[in-house]
Amino acid sequence: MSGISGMSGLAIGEVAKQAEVNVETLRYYERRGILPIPPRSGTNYRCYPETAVQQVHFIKRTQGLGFSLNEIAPMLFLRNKPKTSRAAVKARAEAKLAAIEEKIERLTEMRDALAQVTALCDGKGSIYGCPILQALEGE
Amino acid sequence: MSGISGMSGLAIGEVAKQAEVNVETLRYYERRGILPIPPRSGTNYRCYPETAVQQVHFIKRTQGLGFSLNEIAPMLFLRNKPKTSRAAVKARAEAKLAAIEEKIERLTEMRDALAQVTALCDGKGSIYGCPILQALEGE
DNA sequence: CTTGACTCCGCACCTAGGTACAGGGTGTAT
DNA sequence: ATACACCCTGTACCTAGGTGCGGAGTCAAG
Repeated sequence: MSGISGMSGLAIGEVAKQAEVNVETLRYYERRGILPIPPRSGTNYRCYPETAVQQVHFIKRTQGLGFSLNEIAPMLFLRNKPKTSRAAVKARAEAKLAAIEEKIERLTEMRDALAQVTALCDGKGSIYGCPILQALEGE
Repeated sequence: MSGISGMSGLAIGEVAKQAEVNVETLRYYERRGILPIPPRSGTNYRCYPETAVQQVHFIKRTQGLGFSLNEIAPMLFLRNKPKTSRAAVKARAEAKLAAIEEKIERLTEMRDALAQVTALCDGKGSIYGCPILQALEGE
């Protein structure tokens, strides 16, 4: 059985399996306040509602879009506050989008600088006078 | 005075100031094997050669190109091995270049996915039925 | 009734790159 | 001679996102 004796709901292992995460990860999310605290059985087992699996999927997918757990926590919280507007959600998404674009830009700069340095060297000869190392050493 | 009593060379604070890093960072680099171990004065003070400042600059600049300290250590080591070829240096730089490009690509994918999700929402109305959240919840 | 799988809690550990003390010794200027 | 800045060591702490372990309790099947 996947349930918990004398109680409806999913055991932590079951949630972990369905959501494809480690059991420890679920407990970690709970500590971090990312997952709502589930009720407990008479023997103190966590008793998750079916929706928990969806929530973990939400977290993982949102993480996959570059959000940190600290950013995800308030988004989950938002979901349960009926007064929240869609504009608030959209604003967060757009802010993150901008952050990702900035990250891309910084990496692109890095790439260009590194490509420039790499192009200096024909790959022949000893390390003395290697133009790559000289470029890294110089001002 | 910036020197160390009765000995030539720079004190750690002087190196830190010139290289614009924290004193602790220099000791940390030493522990990590990133900086060569400097000789000590009679009173056990580290006595850096002038080149130390250049080396820290090298580290910082290389870090700025996306290399981790673990990647930088062997590059510094390489510099002192005359038999090393420029090809070896160039190969490392090119491998890193490829890694950076892959990172950019992954971020670009993330950006596109997030942009797509964000575009679903006109930012009007309550959070119920918010298309962004739905997209994150759904399969 | 025992065995094996599952759960609980708390704490330690991991990578990466440092930062911050505490408690001592040293160097120099006044 | 005394104050103040600097140096030493060792250890703990920080962010981020977890993983792993030990000892104890629980559950279901045989």
